Amino acid sequence: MTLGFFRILFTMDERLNKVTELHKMKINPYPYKYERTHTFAELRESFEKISQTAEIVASCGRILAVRGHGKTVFATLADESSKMQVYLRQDKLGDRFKVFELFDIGDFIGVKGNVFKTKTGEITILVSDFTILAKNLRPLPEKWHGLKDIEIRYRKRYLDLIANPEIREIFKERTRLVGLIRRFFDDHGFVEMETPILQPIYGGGEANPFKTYYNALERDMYLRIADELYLKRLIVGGYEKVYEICRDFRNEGIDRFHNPEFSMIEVYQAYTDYEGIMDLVECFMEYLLDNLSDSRTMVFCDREVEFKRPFKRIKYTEALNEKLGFDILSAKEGELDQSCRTHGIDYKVLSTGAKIDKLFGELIQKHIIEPTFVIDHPKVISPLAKVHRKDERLVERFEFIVFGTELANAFSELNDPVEQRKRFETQLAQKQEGISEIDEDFLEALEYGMPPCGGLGIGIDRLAMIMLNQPSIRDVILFPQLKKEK
RNA sequence: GGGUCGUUAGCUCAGUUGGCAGAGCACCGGAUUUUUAAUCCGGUGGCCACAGGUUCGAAUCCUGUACGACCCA
Repeated sequence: MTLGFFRILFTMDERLNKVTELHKMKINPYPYKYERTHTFAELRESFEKISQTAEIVASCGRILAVRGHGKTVFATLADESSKMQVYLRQDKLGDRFKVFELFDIGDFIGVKGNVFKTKTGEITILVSDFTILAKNLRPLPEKWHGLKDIEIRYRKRYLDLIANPEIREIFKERTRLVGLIRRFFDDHGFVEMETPILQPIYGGGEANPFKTYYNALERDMYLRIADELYLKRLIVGGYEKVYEICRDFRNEGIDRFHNPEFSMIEVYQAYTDYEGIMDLVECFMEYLLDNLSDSRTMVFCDREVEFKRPFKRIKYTEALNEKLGFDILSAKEGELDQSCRTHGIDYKVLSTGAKIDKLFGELIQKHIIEPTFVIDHPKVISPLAKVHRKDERLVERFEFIVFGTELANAFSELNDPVEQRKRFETQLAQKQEGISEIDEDFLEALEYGMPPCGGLGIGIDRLAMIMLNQPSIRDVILFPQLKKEK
């Protein structure tokens, strides 16, 4: 980092000198606003009309390239919408022409002039007036190869966005996706709610929390790992269809599929069960594909799948039993340990449930490519789900899996407060992740009565990864967490 | 946590068997009135990620550390 320091200082020195020159000429290098008549995209769209009426346009953007020819200059500008060539002539601008020498690649400028086509056919602004809008002091990444260093791209995302405009599109697509998600649930009669991010007791998932301290209340607080327990309180309160698009925080490792802060949508609907939620997820996926894609197929990491209702359903325990050759529900601890050993899973620190889920991930989930509902999980790994109506060792739960990745998780929600207390106690006794103390207020809410309810959680970052065909979660999160530099 | 790979100029990258540190773009100076990766002439810029070691001599070989990527856990 210190290597190029003096080089940068030299460039900055040159440019700071230009700032001084501008000040001497009574030109503010950082003025307050610019009245734009057209974006560059608008100029392209309405070129015929504008060039016929000889209208003077005012546009602005960042200088990306400068091609000087003595008494003329061509420059390429970029705004958010597009690029545009501008053409400056000394015979048109007179003394002001030399002011452009104080401008550099990376500066924001405003230009006024007529729009015309050069002899090579490029739409160009013939500049009659120009002004600095913000002076750049540091050299931009290289114009042709862009910025490739993935570490700089993540650490200094603004440079990535400047140098690689296609990256800007990915994040706009992500925003469009989130908008569609919101619209889908709004259109289906759900109400968007906001529940606490800072929680005195965390819960609703299996994860370690980030802990903080609230001075005024003199107590520890946690950043939420899920908002399940709060949205269920709203169902108790009488809402029947609610959702929240939420940022959750899990104090765990970072990899291709995990960022410690991530986005979820959680959805709760009264008077339905997990079958009803499966229907909802099928509709939801079709809606997204119909609005984001040309077909109901999806390509991710060179594999293509088709989304066709009804999605495939496989039973969690049946699939796992078949692979393992024994019944996990009646298996002895030793059998599970042996299987973990066989498949390279470090089982020593894991609870029974965690062992089962690791085995499932390794033997089943990662091989599921087609859109699939894995249903009816063991009770031991699902403390918030209702017991299966036909088998008390199971719960009514599904995970929606595509390309080996869990996109959604849903239950017939447990609403029996006595049963829920037992599950929490078991969870605590087994020292499972996701609970440090029993949330008495939540249990009290259930004691007032929560109607039958289906609940759903969808990982928005992973959904974005898959829908936008990006190989890493960092490619759909603007500022992913990285270790400290140095 | 383990394994593999990477880190050389602001950016993108070369660097042969261990023998003076290179190119393109950017930057600086000059020329240039339709260029568009403009062109032409000249120039500045590097503690080769960091710390040790081997060697007459290390960007290059060895060990460790940091950061990153991928794979595994």
